[in-house]
This record gives sequence, C-alpha cells and structure tokens, in this order.
Amino acid sequence: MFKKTDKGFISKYQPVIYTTDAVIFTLPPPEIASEPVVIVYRRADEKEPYFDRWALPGGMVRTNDDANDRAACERVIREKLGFPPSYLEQLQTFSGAGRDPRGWSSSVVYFTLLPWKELANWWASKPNAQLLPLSAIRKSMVSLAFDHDEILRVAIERIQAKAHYSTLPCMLLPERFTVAQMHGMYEALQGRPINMAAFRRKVEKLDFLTKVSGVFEGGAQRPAQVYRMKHREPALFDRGL
Amino acid sequence: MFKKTDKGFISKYQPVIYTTDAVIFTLPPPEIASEPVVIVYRRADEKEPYFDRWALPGGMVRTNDDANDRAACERVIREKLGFPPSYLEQLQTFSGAGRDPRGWSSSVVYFTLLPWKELANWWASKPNAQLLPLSAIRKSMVSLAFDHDEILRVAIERIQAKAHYSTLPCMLLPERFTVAQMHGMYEALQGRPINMAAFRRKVEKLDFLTKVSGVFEGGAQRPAQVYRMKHREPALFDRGL
DNA sequence: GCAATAGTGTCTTTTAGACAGTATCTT
DNA sequence: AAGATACTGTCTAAAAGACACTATTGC
Repeated sequence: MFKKTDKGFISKYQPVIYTTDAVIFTLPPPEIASEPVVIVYRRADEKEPYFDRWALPGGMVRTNDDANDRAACERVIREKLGFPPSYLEQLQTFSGAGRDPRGWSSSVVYFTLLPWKELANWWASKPNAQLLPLSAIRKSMVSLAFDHDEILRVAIERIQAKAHYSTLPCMLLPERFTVAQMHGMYEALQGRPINMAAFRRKVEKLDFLTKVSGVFEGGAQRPAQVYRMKHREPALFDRGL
Repeated sequence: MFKKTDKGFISKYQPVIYTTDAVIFTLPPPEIASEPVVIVYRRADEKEPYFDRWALPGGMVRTNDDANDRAACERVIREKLGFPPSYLEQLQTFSGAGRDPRGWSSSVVYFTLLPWKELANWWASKPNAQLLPLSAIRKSMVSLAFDHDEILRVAIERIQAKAHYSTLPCMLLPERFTVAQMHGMYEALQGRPINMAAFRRKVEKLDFLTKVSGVFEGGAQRPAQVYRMKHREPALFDRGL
C-alpha cells in the first residue's frame, strides 16, 4: 500500500492527518458551575496551528501504538486527565481539506461523561483548561480552534437527545444522588422544565435506582432520599422523559 | 506535516488507509424482495484483499479531489449507481490495525435510503451486486468482507431506531404511497407488529402527508388513498411510532 | 410556627391498544 | 353476493400534566 524506505513511508497522495478529539462532559459543584460543562484546553505549542486558542483535547492517532481510533481517544484522555474514561461513545467524524491549515485532516470525535469527583484533583492542579457551560455554547458565546464549535454543537445535540430517552446523563452525577439532583440536570440538558411528578413516576417505573438507606443530604429543609444506580449500563425510557 | 519529494510524500509512520463505505438501503418490489434490503458488491479486483467476496460499496478517500469524507462517499455511490444519493447520513467510523490486511485502516461509513424507482435501471443492467434482505442480516446469515458484517449490524440498529421516531424510512417508498405500504415497511424495519389504528392516528397527527387526489391503487379490494410527503425533510414523532 | 425543599394523591386530558363495524373495490 | 383489503368509531387502559396537599428538616 505504502512503500517503506529508510527515510519513512512514501505515498503517492498527501496522507490524511488522522486525529481524534474528545468532548468531555462533567457536572461541577454549584460553586463552580450550575449546569453541565465541557472541558477545553488552551493550545500551548506555538509551532502548531491555533496556538493560544481554546480547543477540545485531542491528538494524532498513532498507528503504531493505538489499536483503533477509540483506543487513541482513550489514550489522549488518559494523557490529559490521568485516568481512562469509564464511558466513551463515538460522536462523529469530521474531515476535509479546510479544517486544519496543515492539510487534509480527519478527526474521529468521541464523547464521555464524568462525575466531578473524578475530576476534582485534576481541576485542583490548575490545568491549562476551561469549563464551558452548556448554555454558553448553546448561545454561540464560544469560539474554539479548528471546527470545534461545530463539533460541540453536534455533541450537545446528541447528549440532549439522549437526555430524552436514556439514563446515560446520570453518569454525570456522583455515585449517590437524589431524584431532585437528577431532575435538575435533565432540565439543564434538555433546556426545558420537566414535570416533577411525572419525572418521579418514570424514574420509579424504570426501576434502575436503589435506595441508599439512611443517607440524606440538604440544608434547612426536608432531607431527600439518596439513590444509586443498580447497574453501570444506561437504561432506556420507553416513551421519553 | 509530511515531506514532499519527487517520489511522493514521506511520513514517519505508516499512513492510515483512509476509506469510505456506503450502506445503501432500498425497498424492492414484491417480486424481488418482501422487505428492505442492503446492496453489496462482489469484489472484482484479484490484487485486492477479499477478492471475490461480497462487500459494501466503498473506496479510498482521495484527498486531492474529495472535499471531505461525505463528498468521497457521495462520489463512490455515484460511481457505483450512476447518480448521487439524495440523502446521506454518517453512520460511524470503523478503524484499526486488524480490519484490512494491507495495514492500519479507517473507514467512515455513511448510509442512504433510496426508493426502488431510482435503482430499477441500475438493477436491470445486471450489476455484480446482490440485495441482502434485512431479516437475513439480522439472522447473521451473511458473511461479508472486512468488518462489514459488524458495520451492517450497526446500520440496521440505527435504521431500526429511526423507524421508532422518524419518517426517514419513508424515503424508501415511492413518491406516492399508501398508509398500508408505509405501515408494512415500518413493521419490517422494527421487526414487530404495529397497531394499525394507532399508526394511522399518529401519521395523521404528524401531518406530513398530502392526499394525492383521485389516485388509487390495488387489486380486487377497496382501493387505498394515495399520499405523498409534504416536505423532503424527515419529520419526528414526539412519542414514537 | 415559618421557610424551604421533598415527596404523594388525585383529577383531567391525552394517547395507545383492541376490535368490531363500515366502505369500496373485483370477481 | 363473496372475498378482500381500506378505513372509522368507540371502548378501555395506561400514561402525562397540573397542582394541591402532606412530610420533614433547620431556624
């Protein structure tokens, strides 16, 4: 396919710049943000394009090390955060001649949902990163490197759709959480108010939560029942939330 | 990024074999198949891997000609069928060291839905192709080249999901069709019986069809009202079909 | 007791499923 | 008229939305 010489591999056409990017969603504590956010980094290499601009974490896929694009994205996230993501779903591939000034490029984009607990240490280390709230992205108040604005648009559309019929967004919550917390997050993701009584009924019916007995939380009001998910795998609501 | 010499481009690592594949769905007339099918071709180049095996139509992405992976896939389909697809949606990217014997490869897969009318001429020309019925694929009765079995599995999952909440599958039908035809196709895609009265109510409520006045069809029974879609864009059912 | 949030009960409206009943064609 | 498929009407059950009402905490 490609001729191998002592100088490297020779190909007839300009090879594709084959990269991967990650959209990392998380839900910080109220003092940091009141809604889900996406992690972006400031580009620190002045020899690379979009130096000093904010961008999704990403990198080249290494065909000698990475078994496939998913493994490459997992590696990139591990390099950035220090641990592998527990959930990783392919979002879409973005490619073309125009999106990277260095040439024809392709980026296989994945997204992950992480509870803040796993990120607290990373954030405390003052990384060269920023947390973009969903509402700011929705209002097009951000301007990222490459076509990453477009990527975020697609990613938010996807997670919003998942918030209609899946318990996947619960991966943003801490291991133990209340129905009210879950309800608030779903409202933020869907960007609309959700009837609480119906929400409880549906959550109850899907039967994917276990009461964590005796544990409560809250301030000067009635404490809430705390739950945890029965399984790690997301469950599906048969008729939407 | 890549050094250019008179012999070609030199890169340090083996470049990615960057390809695209297409999953083409269609609904043949009853005498050919009683359910939706996918088009596969017999691989005809004996110098290429999987010679003589059945595979999805696909090919290399040409970074000198193709603006992006979507355009590349459109070109591949145009080369195979003689016309560009009216609808093309990205399915997923499949990549890795193991899927192509020639080396580390990546394939951005798209899918399209075409009415049989557009394919009738192509099929009449006896192409080196085969129509795989959905049920045969579901029962794993096919064995395609590369990882194309896996690709088909994902594609069918996707179109089945879309058949729950979208009018997209109507793109498989002729321009004018009856509710019964639509109903039958949705049953085939979802692989389950669907209550006809409820189906009619939901189709009616979504209000995406126009009566084609005075036109009927059928044999020795009551003729059915014929409809066509009001818009080309697929509409969404708010609570599933 | 009051404020505040958690959670329940219940009434109304909407929707889904079942299925009988009617309509309209060919033979 | 028989047979076949298209369509409608209607009853019942399930679910959604609205919202008042009760519960449990700190102060």
